[in-house]
Amino acid sequence: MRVSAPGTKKPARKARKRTDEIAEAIKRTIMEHGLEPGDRLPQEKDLIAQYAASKGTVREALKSLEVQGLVRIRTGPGGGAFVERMSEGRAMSLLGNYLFAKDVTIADIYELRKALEPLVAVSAMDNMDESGFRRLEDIIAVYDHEARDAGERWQQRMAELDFHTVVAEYSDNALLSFQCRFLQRLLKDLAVCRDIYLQPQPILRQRGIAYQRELIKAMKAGDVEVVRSIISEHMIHAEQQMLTLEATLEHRFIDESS
Amino acid sequence: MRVSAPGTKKPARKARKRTDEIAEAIKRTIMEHGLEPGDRLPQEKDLIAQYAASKGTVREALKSLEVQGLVRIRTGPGGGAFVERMSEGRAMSLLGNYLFAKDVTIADIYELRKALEPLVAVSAMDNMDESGFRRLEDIIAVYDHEARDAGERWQQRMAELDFHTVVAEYSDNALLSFQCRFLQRLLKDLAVCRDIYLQPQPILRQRGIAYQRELIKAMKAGDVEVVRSIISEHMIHAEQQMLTLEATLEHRFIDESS
DNA sequence: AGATATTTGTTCGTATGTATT
DNA sequence: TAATACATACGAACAAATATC
Repeated sequence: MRVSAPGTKKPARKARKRTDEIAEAIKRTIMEHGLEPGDRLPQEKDLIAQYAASKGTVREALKSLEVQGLVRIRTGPGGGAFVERMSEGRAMSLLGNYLFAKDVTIADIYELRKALEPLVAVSAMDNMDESGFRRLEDIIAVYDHEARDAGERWQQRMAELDFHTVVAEYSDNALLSFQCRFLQRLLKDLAVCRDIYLQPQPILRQRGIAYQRELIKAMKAGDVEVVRSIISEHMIHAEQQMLTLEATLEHRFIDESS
Repeated sequence: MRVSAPGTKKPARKARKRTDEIAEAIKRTIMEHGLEPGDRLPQEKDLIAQYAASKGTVREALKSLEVQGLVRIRTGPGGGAFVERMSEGRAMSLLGNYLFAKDVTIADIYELRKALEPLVAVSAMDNMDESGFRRLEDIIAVYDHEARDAGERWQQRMAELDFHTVVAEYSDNALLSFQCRFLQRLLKDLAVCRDIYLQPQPILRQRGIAYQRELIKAMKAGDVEVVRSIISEHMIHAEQQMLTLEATLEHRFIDESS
């Protein structure tokens, strides 16, 4: 089952600019011919001939498709435009652009995480294998001990998020998995979170590690309900921590500025 | 609180192509100067001078930013590149491009909807006003009666999704609201869903309408738990319907082809 | 490894289209 | 309506990258 071709709107809206017309046209041919990643598009000079446009115009059209993650352009003999799948990184980056101005709060993110992380963990359970569990253990090892400096402390916070990223990777619900990993990335990128993570305050690592070890055990045992409840509790706990530290930060800021 | 500037990666990665360098540079100036939508960027000729690049190169850079939803370009006197916020439509379209090849199933979508729609309804409750409720009633009116033909049946299915879109609009959790509306859009765009919606089979409208009227009543009463449980049940019911009809479709397909 | 051919990437000059006044 | 200021489009020449021999 596939999402409908993004260019398949019924009333083919007027793209007054030649560049956009050509970009749409190329996109349509990709969709209609069901071209797969790696498949080759006509070369620049052929597109110029085909659409009776100038080099610059065609290049702008290709640039548009490139940014949309639909094609990739290579130089050299045998080069040209090739159909490409948008990378997850680009998808998250573009979505980040959209959310940039939207004032997303920590509470907003955790409202979603509390709902979704239990789901993704459960859906990942069935697909977890030995190497998956090993990856999780390796990540736990990063924050298995007290951090010596701010740099290591930050690394540990990142690793704690990576733990959940790995779990999400094993879900076969692409939508759910993407969403969870995006939320994790948001936590890494949010300016306020950075400040929180850098605070010297100990974040009760032990408790987090305990949750995660229990989680691994429950996943291995295939105990759905336990997995769900562990993650739920873990998320509630993590949110409280973040919000508390955030409040502390604001307090300090007020104290200092007064 | 803001999502970190998307271009704020620490190791400013090498953008070997001049076009990409310039696009990154412009993006950085937008972010660093905290430019707001409507603010003006240097004109083409100034950018050409500033980056010592040709017209074509600068234009490709601007095209890239335009596709990313960061700028908008206007011709004519006083024209040029202006800072812009990515529209929700573009964000969804780009995300759709990413998901295009990912084999998203109806079950995947409803796994998320079952978790998120109750949340978004509850978070929308506080912000609902008279005009909001009126919008909901107007939508219900669209499928208040038996459809006369396939076209109207289709309109009704779309309106049923619109109902939830309006609810989501009233949530102040931008992340949650966007996610719910995206899932609704996905249901509108999925090829399989289109087939399902077009089936002459009655979809038990009455039951759906009953849910939604109860929901409005509960929202007006401010009864969080009731709102939550109504939506939960409604989602479970809707999913079952969709999956049943999907199975029916596949069955018919098998019958016909045998 | 180096030379070469192929294809994209960049530049410049010019002409056309479009919105403002 | 006309003049102006800007983006949009064209075409030819040259530079850079890269696969092939």
